[in-house]
Amino acid sequence: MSEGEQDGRLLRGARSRQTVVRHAVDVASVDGLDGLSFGRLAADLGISKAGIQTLFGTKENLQLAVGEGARELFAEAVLRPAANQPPGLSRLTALIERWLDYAGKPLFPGGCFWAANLPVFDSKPGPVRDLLVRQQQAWRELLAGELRHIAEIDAEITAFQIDAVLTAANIALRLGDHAAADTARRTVERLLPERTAG
Amino acid sequence: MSEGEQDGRLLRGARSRQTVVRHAVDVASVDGLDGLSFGRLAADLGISKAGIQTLFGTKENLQLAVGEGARELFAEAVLRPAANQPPGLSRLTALIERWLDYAGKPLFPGGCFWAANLPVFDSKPGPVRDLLVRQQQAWRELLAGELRHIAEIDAEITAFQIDAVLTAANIALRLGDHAAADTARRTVERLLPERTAG
DNA sequence: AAACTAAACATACGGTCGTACGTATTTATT
DNA sequence: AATAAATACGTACGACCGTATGTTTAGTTT
Repeated sequence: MSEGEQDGRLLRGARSRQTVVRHAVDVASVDGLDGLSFGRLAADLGISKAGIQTLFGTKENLQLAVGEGARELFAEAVLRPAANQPPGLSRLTALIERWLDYAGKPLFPGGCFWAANLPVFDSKPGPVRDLLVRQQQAWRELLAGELRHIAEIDAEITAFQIDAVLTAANIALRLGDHAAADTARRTVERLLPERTAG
Repeated sequence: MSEGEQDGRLLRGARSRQTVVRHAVDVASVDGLDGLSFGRLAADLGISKAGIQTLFGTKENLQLAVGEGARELFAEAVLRPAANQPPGLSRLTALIERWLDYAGKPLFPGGCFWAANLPVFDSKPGPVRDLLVRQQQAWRELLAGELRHIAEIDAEITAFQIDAVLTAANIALRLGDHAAADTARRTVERLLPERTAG
């Protein structure tokens, strides 16, 4: 096989895996990574249960692949658009706005993927929990990194607080509180220094 | 039957129900209300699966009884001790301290019962979700009620913020961040007016 | 052309689940 | 003493679960 080409069998498998993962992320955002099952996914997608098992092997591997898929979708929807902004307050504001969009509009029908699954796995040691924790820490560290560009602020504590407010807003949105996004915005504004012109 | 007496059959059932619920609350704080099952509880307690089914009927009824049991334990551990304090900042501080104790020490081995279950049921309409939502709203309204005794504060927004921080601290504690309680305390202090003497 | 690999499927196994039904057993009512 | 009610248990049923095994098909390598 020459350098730039691909193995068609692996390509086919990767495509199938992606199809399954994309749907499984939606399922897991509502029913949790626990609620996933080979049979359910197979029925939803009209393929065989054994075929899905071939692609992922074990349920834990499926959960890990779904977590990874959610990570990529999250990065695409929240991180990448904000990366255009200059570091500091601008990028931070963009991250928060994109995050509220992400939680509100049903990119995932069950709301924030991490908020739905971390509380379930925080007491269950294993690679799935590790993946969720890594994602959570990376997100908070990203917030803290932007906050360090802003003077007069304790970056770690403020990052903790912003993350807490966003997570609470996600649940409030799930419960039908349409004003939750605005409440979160006003709450976050109080945590940051007065908005400077420009 | 005279007035003050009880039906011994109902008494016996109530005792059995309480035994099952007390253990089921622990299970549900770790594995969620979804993770409950008649068989699992029966094996844990050394009684028959059918006996538990007799006491609760359906799984949903079991979940509702467990939610109600958790509500009582929560009230006993957090609300009642704080009720001794005078309304306002004192009682609010007491509530927060008791809550942090409640989340840290394993009253429930899985941490805060509501934080573990609300994110799972927020997308599943039904009486279980309704119970969890009612508890959540009552807790936030309780915080807001105390905050209204404090001048210069938007009670609703601050209650939202305090609840958000406590919930985030609960998860951080579950993930091994032993400093989370202190972080939460410092965060909450910044939300309140300067501490006055006495 | 032959050997090999990955994907997809059909089938089967033991296990747990929620629920239903029949039957003692204990307690209360009549 | 006879009837009724609530608890407790044993058993059974269909459904789904995760996993294992063997087979067929598509694509690659030698």
